[in-house]
Amino acid sequence: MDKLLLIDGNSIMNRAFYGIMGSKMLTTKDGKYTNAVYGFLAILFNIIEDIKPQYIAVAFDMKGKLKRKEIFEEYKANRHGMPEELAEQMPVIKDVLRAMNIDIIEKEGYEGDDILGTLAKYGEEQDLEVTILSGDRDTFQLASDNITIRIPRTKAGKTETEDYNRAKVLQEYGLEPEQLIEVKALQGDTSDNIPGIPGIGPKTAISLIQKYHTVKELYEKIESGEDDLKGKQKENIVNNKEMAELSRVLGEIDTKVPLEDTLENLKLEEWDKPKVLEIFEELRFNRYIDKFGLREISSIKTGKSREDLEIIETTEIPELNGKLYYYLQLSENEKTELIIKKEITGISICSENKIYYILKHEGFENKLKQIFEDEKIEKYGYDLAEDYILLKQLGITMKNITYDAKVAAYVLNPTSKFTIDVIARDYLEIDNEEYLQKFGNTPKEEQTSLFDSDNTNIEQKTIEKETNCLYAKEIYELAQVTIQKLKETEALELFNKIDMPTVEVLAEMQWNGMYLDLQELEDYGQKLKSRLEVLTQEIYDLCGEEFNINSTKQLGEILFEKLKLPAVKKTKSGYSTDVDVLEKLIEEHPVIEKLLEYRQLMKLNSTYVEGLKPYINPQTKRIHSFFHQTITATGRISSTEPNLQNIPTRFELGKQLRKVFKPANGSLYIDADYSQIELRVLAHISNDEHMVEAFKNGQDIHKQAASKVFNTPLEEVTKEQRSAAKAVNFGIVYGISDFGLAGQLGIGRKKAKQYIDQYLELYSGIKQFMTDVVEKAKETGYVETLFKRRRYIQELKSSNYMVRQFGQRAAMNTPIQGTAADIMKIAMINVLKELKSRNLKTKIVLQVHDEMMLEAPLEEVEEVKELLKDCMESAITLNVPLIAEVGEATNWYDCK
DNA sequence: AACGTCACG
DNA sequence: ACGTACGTGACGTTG
Repeated sequence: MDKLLLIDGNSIMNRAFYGIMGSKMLTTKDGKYTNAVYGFLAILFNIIEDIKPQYIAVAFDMKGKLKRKEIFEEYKANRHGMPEELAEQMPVIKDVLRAMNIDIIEKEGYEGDDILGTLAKYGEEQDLEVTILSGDRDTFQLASDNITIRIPRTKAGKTETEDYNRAKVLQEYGLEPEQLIEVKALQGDTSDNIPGIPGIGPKTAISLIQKYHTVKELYEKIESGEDDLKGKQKENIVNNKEMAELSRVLGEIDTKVPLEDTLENLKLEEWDKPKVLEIFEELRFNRYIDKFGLREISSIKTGKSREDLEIIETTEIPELNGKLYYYLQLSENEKTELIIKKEITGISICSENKIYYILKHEGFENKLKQIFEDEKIEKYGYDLAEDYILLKQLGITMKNITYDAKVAAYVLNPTSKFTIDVIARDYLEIDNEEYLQKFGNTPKEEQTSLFDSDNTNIEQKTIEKETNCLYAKEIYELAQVTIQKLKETEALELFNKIDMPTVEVLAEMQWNGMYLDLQELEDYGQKLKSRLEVLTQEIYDLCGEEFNINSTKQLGEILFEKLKLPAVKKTKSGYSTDVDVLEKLIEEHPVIEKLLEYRQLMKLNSTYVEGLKPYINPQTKRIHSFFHQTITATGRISSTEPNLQNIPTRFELGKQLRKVFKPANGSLYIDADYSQIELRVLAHISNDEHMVEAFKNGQDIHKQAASKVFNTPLEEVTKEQRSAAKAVNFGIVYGISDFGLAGQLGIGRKKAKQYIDQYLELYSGIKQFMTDVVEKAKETGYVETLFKRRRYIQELKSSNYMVRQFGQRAAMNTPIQGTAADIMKIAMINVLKELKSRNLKTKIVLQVHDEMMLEAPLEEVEEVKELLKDCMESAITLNVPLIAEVGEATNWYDCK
């Protein structure tokens, strides 16, 4: 028996769109979303393979007035259009389907369901076995012995499918498929705005139809008095007869849509392969290009496939002509004293269009030293901060760091990803995976030591060689392409003067590390642990049972079910038990304050005592965190393994931890932080007269804001007013919203809005800046810092209100946070430059966004303090003063 | 792997 | 009717 496959285009696109959302937001290179198209095709290929139909069609809803609307104006009135990110993919999937010669069927006035229904019945008449693929359970009414509805079903993250034919519907609902129309007539459908009968939900509707078979019969029985209904329910049913009848019409799928299509049209045909390929390439669906062997056409047509590299295996460094384009070959090494647990096992060098591959050999390190320490040779590579450390571990100090492909790609678009494969795809339009497939097909997961024969070993080595050489070649190519792009976006100076010099600063910081007194850390941890034991017992006693206090689920059950405390806030998966909630409950039960203390101590012990210990290098007794330069959307630095940028300071107990961070013997910490840098930046870029004036006069900026917002003379501003105004200032920097401010201050939303309006009224320059920046961002798609660092904000185009709002706040915040970050980078670069040129021994050890810490030998302290303050304050000249406050101490805690 | 929570600027 | 302040990273629990 031949088979007909019918697909509900809109419903499957919708599913695909939300299905592949968070995990990987696929986009083309100009930022268009492709996730729904990708997912739709995955589902399509799957079901074709499974069912092997001879005939196929995809139905779509069509814009324009629906027939159902003529009957009932309110039909689907509650639907808002699909999100823009999905809507823009609809024409794309249709193009793909056309190229595959799959029939697309749309009919004005009808919905996809009606088309599916009509074709399904038609197919059944033609003796076909029909499968309908839809995400919508409403289509179950179409099921019969020959018509099966297949719906996707997400189960534990995996998508499975379920088939509903007549038997299955009967089993599940105890009703014939057609009777589901009757059920819907009674129950209605909120998502389509079908009214139904008030007070009747799915359960009642099904049991009524099981008893009375149809709506018509139900009312006949009521009229003839043969029903056994009573009370409010009967009243509702009797009073809403018209509604039920209307709903029945609305809910029934029309199986008599006038369609011209014949079976012949629906026949599964050959694809227009070049066309499909063209679209897949545009969408970067390499997986599918591979899967259907479109590759050959691909290479011939586009010429984008890479020629085989000509690799020269040697032990000699080639002629470099002042520029080293290189990629290091690395292997894991678990030696505990290493700061990065890898070693260099070779190097690939691209020079004059040839690739040289040099494996480690006698005298290798000396050769590395010669080229990397040579000031006259410009270094071009990928992730030079890592290379810097790896070379340091061999006693080599890299000089003349000129170009880092990772950093270049970050400057071009900070919200992208920066593996070398992704960068090559984005800027060279080359698929590395495809190229490397030629040299062997052993994806890493499939390798097992059992099969580690000589053959696979040779293959492994070939792949390693080809990969490393490919990367060296691509670094050369990327340098040309990305530098050109940087010029085009006016960001080359930012790259050359700020971000590239920062590479060395951050690598130095990682190399230098922060010393910790392990004994003091242990003592501190011991105090926490013994107090935690007491608290744990007290909490068990107060709750009357033992449970896992760290489990929000268990804690929520104890607090809000067992102890019946009022639940103020919910999360996706249950009760919220965060600090805000607990603080509101503090009067309600004595266990709450114990919990708050427990939480605090638990955090300190697990993250900061136990968490830090493993990172202390046994050789240096220091922590050598990574400082990443290509993570944040705004240009800030981030720190990991461990994060040294979030060591406690707000509460005294946590702050004590800072005492264990100490400079080496005979040194002091010199620590400086910018005062109000973000507000100063805001004053500068908005050029608001009042704020500029306040900073110029050295006024207390929050106090001034309070005086304005509360219309109070400066001298009479109270502490409370000042702190409220401070929150408003913060809000301004974050991209103000009344809701957010209200939440922060614990006041009403109207009040918050009043504060904001008053503030923006008086600081009119800031108001102007906020509107301008958002407007310009909407127009151009990006915002930029004073130094032309760009962030693209796609969210502004979203059809989702919340997403759009977020985009606006990000547009307001990024120039402020980002400019401050740029300034800090400049300051750090200048500090390092000064330290070097004056031959000082002082080391830079930490940066925390607006704070910088140096470790200075006693004899250099005075000079370094001045140097640091100068470098920070003169990093750039704004139209307000830039102030850095400097402190010194024998541990981090005392640097206040 | 995702979520809730909490540490920082 | 909806439901959030901006930018990060780490830990413990749970599915």
